[in-house]
Amino acid sequence: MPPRVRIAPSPTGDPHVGTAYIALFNYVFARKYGGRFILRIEDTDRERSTSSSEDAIIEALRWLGFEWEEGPDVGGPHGPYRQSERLDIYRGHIARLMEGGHAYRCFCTRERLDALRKEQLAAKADHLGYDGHCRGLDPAASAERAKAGEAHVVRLRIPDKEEGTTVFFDDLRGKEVEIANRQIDDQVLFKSDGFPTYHLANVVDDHLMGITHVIRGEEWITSTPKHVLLYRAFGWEPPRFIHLGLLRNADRSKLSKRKNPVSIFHYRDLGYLPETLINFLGTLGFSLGDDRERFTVDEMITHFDWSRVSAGGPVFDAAKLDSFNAADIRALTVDELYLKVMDRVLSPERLKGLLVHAKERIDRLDDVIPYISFAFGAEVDYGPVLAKVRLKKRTRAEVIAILKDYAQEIEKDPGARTFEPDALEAFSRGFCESRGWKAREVFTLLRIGVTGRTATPSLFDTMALCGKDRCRLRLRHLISVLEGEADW
RNA sequence: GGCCCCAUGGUCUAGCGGUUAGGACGUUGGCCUCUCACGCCGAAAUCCCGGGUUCAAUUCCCGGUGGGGUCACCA
Repeated sequence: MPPRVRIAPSPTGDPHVGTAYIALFNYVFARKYGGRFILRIEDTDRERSTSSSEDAIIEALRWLGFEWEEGPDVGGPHGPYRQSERLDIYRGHIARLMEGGHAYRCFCTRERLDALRKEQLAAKADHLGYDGHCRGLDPAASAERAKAGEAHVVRLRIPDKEEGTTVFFDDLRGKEVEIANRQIDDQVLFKSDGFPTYHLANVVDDHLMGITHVIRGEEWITSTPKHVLLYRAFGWEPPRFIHLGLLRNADRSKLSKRKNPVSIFHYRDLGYLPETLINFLGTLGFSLGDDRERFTVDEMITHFDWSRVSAGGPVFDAAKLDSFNAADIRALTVDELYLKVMDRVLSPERLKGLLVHAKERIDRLDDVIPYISFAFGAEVDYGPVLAKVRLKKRTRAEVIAILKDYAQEIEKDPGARTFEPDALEAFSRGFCESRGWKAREVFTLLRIGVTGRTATPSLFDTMALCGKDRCRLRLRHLISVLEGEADW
């Protein structure tokens, strides 16, 4: 039976390189054995999921060259492929679980849960988790309360808590992973907002979509027993499980936005070649078995085997990616390079967007290039303008703090996230006000940080022109430069 | 902290009982050269520790240590 695998990203932000990494191994595995590669959008978090993020994921994955046989955009026989459109399915399944006694309603309030957690923390409890308060509720009575409109969630009833143990086989590690049932929480399967949690939706969908191999990040390994128990409760055969090592920061923690550019768009917009990025990702954890490390996806497919994949989490070494990319650019003919540059860097849309601002400020046509140059390239040189960030009434520490604060907040504000000039301005003015800084002060810092210049088009046009990822990169660079400076 | 996973130079990896432990990035010395880059030649740097098993362990087993993940009405 040919495998069916899926990549199931959550549309809650910029498309992540970790998603690309997991997608790559799923994709290669599917192709190797003539299987199907499926895209499923896991948008059960109503708070954070956005359709723009879903669009971005699809755009990013396509840019990298992935093609899926089934997905929200291409359809397929097991749709819908967007979990928010499968609510009825989950409702039916949760009812089935409750009927079988495998799940129960829980009416505990947030307050009680918070208090419980605090208590467990204070008592230095070995295992934090739900205490089973509602476990013994009479099903009929609980149904009544639910009917009366009382807020509740539905939890999985982990069987045999005292003695039981749940085991699954991990194909990458080539061994069984065993976890005591007492370590497993009575997970919430259905939230009080009427949406399923990951655990329920994921298991139900994987089964209904005929997924044969679940290839995902290692962060899921400890919750796999929950999933196994769910399959069992439904009377289903679980798929095979493969947990890939997590991509790491240089300090070996899980790859994070704070410490690394993680958006796929960052790599696209700064001009990494998609096949190069893929090749680089492929070398993290996989090898052809010889000295070659420059290979295509097709070569990866022909040599692929789980025994060729390592289970440790690799550090994402941007310097090595750079060397790969530089070598691949060198290998291009001038004509090929020209086409890529015109397509990506100097596309008519992008160029015109810049010319709108340049035309008011240049004396000669030839000046256009130096004028718009702020919108290109990675980091900028702050040498000539560094003195300008020495704000009269602020210490260096304050300047660093406000820049970090801004860089962080821009990720959270729904308006700012879009990186549209108007939304950015609204956000930025609000930011200044709430922090008690003059807009003038902050805007100066941002202008310098983003462009290395003191004179640019309107700050928010400038930022939009540079793009979110470039702004983020340069702001972070400025911060690190300042951190290395003496105080003023 | 409990549980789980992982462990070859700084980083990514090859190795699958006997090798001068191979390659790549990075670092570094030199050559090439008007500069830089490329290219070429060279160097430093690794089997986490301790027990076993074995004639022989980087390799197999156990323990320790270290790193990571996870303990949400987020995925």
